[in-house]
Amino acid sequence: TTTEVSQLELSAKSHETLVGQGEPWTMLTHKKPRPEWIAYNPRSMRPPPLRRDSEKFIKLLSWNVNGLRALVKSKGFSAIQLAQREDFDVLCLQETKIQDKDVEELRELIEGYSNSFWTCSVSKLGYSGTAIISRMKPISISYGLGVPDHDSEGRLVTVEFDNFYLLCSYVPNSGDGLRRLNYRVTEWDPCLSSYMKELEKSKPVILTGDLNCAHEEIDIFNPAGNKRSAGFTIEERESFEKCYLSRGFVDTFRKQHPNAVGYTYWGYRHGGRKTNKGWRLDYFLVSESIADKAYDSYIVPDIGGSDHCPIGLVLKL
Amino acid sequence: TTTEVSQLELSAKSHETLVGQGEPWTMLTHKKPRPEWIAYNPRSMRPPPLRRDSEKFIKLLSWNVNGLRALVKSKGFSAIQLAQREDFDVLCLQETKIQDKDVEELRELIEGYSNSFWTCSVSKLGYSGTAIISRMKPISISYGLGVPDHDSEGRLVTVEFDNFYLLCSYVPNSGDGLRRLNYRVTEWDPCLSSYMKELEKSKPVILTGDLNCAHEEIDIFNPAGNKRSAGFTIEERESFEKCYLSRGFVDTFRKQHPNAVGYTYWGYRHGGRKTNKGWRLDYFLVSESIADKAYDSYIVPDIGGSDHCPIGLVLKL
DNA sequence: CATCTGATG
DNA sequence: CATCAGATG
Repeated sequence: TTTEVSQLELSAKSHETLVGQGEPWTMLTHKKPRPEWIAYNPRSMRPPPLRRDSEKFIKLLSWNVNGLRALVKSKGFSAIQLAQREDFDVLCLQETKIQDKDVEELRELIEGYSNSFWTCSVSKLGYSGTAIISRMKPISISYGLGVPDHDSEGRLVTVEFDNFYLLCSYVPNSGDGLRRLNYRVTEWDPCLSSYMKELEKSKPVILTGDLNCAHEEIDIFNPAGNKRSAGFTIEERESFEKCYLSRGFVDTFRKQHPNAVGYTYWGYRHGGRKTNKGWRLDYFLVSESIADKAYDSYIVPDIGGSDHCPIGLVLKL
Repeated sequence: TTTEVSQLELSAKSHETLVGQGEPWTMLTHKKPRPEWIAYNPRSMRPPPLRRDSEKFIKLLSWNVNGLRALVKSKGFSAIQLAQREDFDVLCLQETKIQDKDVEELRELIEGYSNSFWTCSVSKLGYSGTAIISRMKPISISYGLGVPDHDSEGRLVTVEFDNFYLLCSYVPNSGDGLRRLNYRVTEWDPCLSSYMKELEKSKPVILTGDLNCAHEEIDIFNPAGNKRSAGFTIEERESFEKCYLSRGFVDTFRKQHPNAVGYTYWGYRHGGRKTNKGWRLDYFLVSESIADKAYDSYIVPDIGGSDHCPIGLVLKL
């Protein structure tokens, strides 16, 4: 697979700087590290791969692509390469930033994944947008929260599979000046949480995506300096706990790696990827009832082309 | 000078396609060529260079740069290389698209040209904008036409030298749907023309810049197809004649080369530069009284980085 | 320091 | 098919 990795790296122009410069995400750069904290290194910290021919499992991938057009056009992104390398069953995308009119030309993004479900912002064009791209045909699909007030920005797609609901969400960013903090913690988080609890009555739920919150100090490079930054305010962190964790949804990465510093986002602004000054903003949150089926919750930090990297979850069924 | 040409070409990324592919501007691609028309080829159709040590002359250059920031930043434009190659005394720029606040950092664009005069659009930021950059200190400088209605878009700089006034102008484009055609032919052209005639009372006048009009059929690749395109409407062509030519200003390039097809603009939209599907939109118009001093009016088609190329005028004094 | 739109050419 | 701005992250 080394060859495939290289191809993927080379095809993502903005990732060029990483090639041949080591693996910055293995550096523990945290500003106030506790002694037990270690850097998350997917090369050494992932369990052995499962085998399609002998084990029943499902592989989910989630990625905030920060603009799917740019990824495909200028960065020569090949979803086929990503599929070959990661061999996922389902790919969840956030911040596609496409419009409804662009969906058709992107629907067949990856050969072999003929089931794709897209939702775009209609209120602000070229903003937000989520998608689920799947090998398997789902039992049902739904878009948004069912609350018109929260459904004009294309922030949620839900598909129902045999054993669980899968939600792909791009949680509203609180924005510069935290102007949308209130909306996010008083409206979006509670509403999504209720929706999940409602679905959970019939089946386990998996929420994935860019939840736009670094939960704890371990989840952000510079906690002290970001106490009033969107994504690390106390309001967002408490909302994250109250709405999701305390209502029985398990952060699979943190459960598997209680002491691992693993980021999924590095701001473009200060070249944070090279120095591993990042945030963990992307998650898989799963119903307690299937938390023990999470065989491997992982981060794929060596894929460029976005300010976020993909995350994965292998469910052993 | 061959080496310098290559350096310049290589430093302008968008020009890469031309390197090593011959010289498309020497192709006579005109859709309805007359038998006497020939392609303008600066390699064979320019008189021998004058020598600074034995002859008194002045060299003017004019270039619509289509965004000076982009030229300098992304395309690695080096004005020093341009100066070394062309050895001009004065450089006139149009469509700088900079703002007043950016002028200071660009003022010293070229070493040795310490006199620079900039005017920017204040009504629409990042739009239009002209500049004159000079070795010699002018006697006086003025900005605009002196008519507030026409002076908010940074379309004119005038400098006074010993023997002439030099005007650098970016004439308003008539726009899609010709929505600004009326303004351009009933307001701008007559007003600029009157201004020139007024100046001419005291000294000969030279107008250069992007005059946004292909005067005759010879000045555009596809005359038939552009009868209602901004820059080749009959209204603009008649206005060009009436306001400038019939009032005694001489198109120096056309005087020197009555039958040469030489373009100064090739739209990005259909890759017109590679196929020499262009327009002649950039001019030196000079008062009749100094028309015989125009030693060489030329086009510099092998300089990239903009949809226009520079033009030059050597005045033998 | 990126993405996007929309205006402009 | 380019430039730019401004919004957004």
